[in-house]
Amino acid sequence: MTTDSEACAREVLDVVPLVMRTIRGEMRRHRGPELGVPHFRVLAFLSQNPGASLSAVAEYVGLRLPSMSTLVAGLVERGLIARCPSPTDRRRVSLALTERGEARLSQARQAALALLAQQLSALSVQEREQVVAGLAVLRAAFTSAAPPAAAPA
Amino acid sequence: MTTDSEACAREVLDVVPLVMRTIRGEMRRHRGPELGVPHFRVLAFLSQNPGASLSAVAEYVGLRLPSMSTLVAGLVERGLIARCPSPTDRRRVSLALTERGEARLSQARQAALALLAQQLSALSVQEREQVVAGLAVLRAAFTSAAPPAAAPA
DNA sequence: GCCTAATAGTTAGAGAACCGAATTATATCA
DNA sequence: TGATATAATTCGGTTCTCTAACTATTAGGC
Repeated sequence: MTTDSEACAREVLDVVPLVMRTIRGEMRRHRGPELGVPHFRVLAFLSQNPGASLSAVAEYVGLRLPSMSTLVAGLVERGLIARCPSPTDRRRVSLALTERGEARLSQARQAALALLAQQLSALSVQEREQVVAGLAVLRAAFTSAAPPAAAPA
Repeated sequence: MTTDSEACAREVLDVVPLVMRTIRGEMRRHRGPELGVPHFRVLAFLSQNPGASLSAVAEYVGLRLPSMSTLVAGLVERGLIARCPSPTDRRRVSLALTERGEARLSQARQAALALLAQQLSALSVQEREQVVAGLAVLRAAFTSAAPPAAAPA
C-alpha cells in the first residue's frame, strides 16, 4: 500500500520529531540537567572518533563552531573530555574522552536506553523487528547523505 | 536476531537524532528561518485537530504552557492561526489554522517532504515498506505514552 | 626568506527558546 | 455563596545558538 517515497517521507516527518521530543524530555528528567542532548552526542561522537577536531564534531552535531567551542569548553571544565593542540597542526585541537567522560557517557546512555526500552517493552517481538529493520534502513539513507567523516588532514 | 527491547532502544537512540538533525538542517535551509520545527508541529497538529486547546497542543509538541502560549501568540500575530475563547468554557482558547496557515503549512510540508522523499528515493520498495512499518510501530508506542487526544469540548 | 591569503578556533554581543513561579479569569462543587 | 481546581498568560531569569570580529597558525607566491 504505502510504499512510495512521499508516503515514507510523510511518516518520517511525523514520527521522528515525536520520538525525538520524548527522548529529549525523558532524558532531561532522568539524567539531571547537567548533560543535554548535544552534549551527549558530542561524547558519543568522540567515543567513536577519538582525536577528532572541533570542526568535525561541530559538523556532526549540527552546530556552528562558536557554539561547539563553548559547549566543548564546558565539557572540558567538567573533566569529561580532553582538549589538546594537535602536534602536526597547532591551529587544530584534538578532542577525546577522558576516563570520566567514558564512564559518564556509558551511564547516560544506559539511562536513556532503559527509558526507551521500557517504552518499547510493550511491543511484540515482531513489532520490534519491524522497528529495527526500518531504522536500519533509515540510518543507511541518512548516513550516506550527510557524512562529516573524520578530520581529513 | 536483534529483537529485544534494549537492542531496539539502541537503534532508536542512534538513528532518530541522526534523522532529526537532517530534517532540521534541511528544513531551515529551504524554508527560511520564519518557521521552526515546533511551529511546524503546532500547525500540523491543528490541521488534524482544529479547535484544540493550548494545553493539548503543548502536550503534543512537548512544551510547557508558557512556552506554547508565546509560540502561539507569534503564530497568531503572523496570521497563521486563529485563537478565540471556547464558547462552552471561556477559560479555554480554541485554536485553529487560518486559510493562510493552511497554505503555509502545506507549502512548508511539501518542501520538507520533497527533501525527505529525495533522500529516500534511492531505497527499494521493500526497504520503504520496512521504514513505514517500523515508524508506524514507533508512532503507536510513543503516542500512547503522551496522548493529548483531541479537545474534548 | 617575507608577505599575502586561507584555515582553525575563540571571544563578544545579540536574539530566541524554554522553564518555574506568580497572576488572572473561569468553572465546579460542597 | 465560598473554597478549590483548571486554563491560560505574564514575568524574570537561564540557557542555547547565531553572526561578526578577532587571534593564531599554516601554506603559497614572489
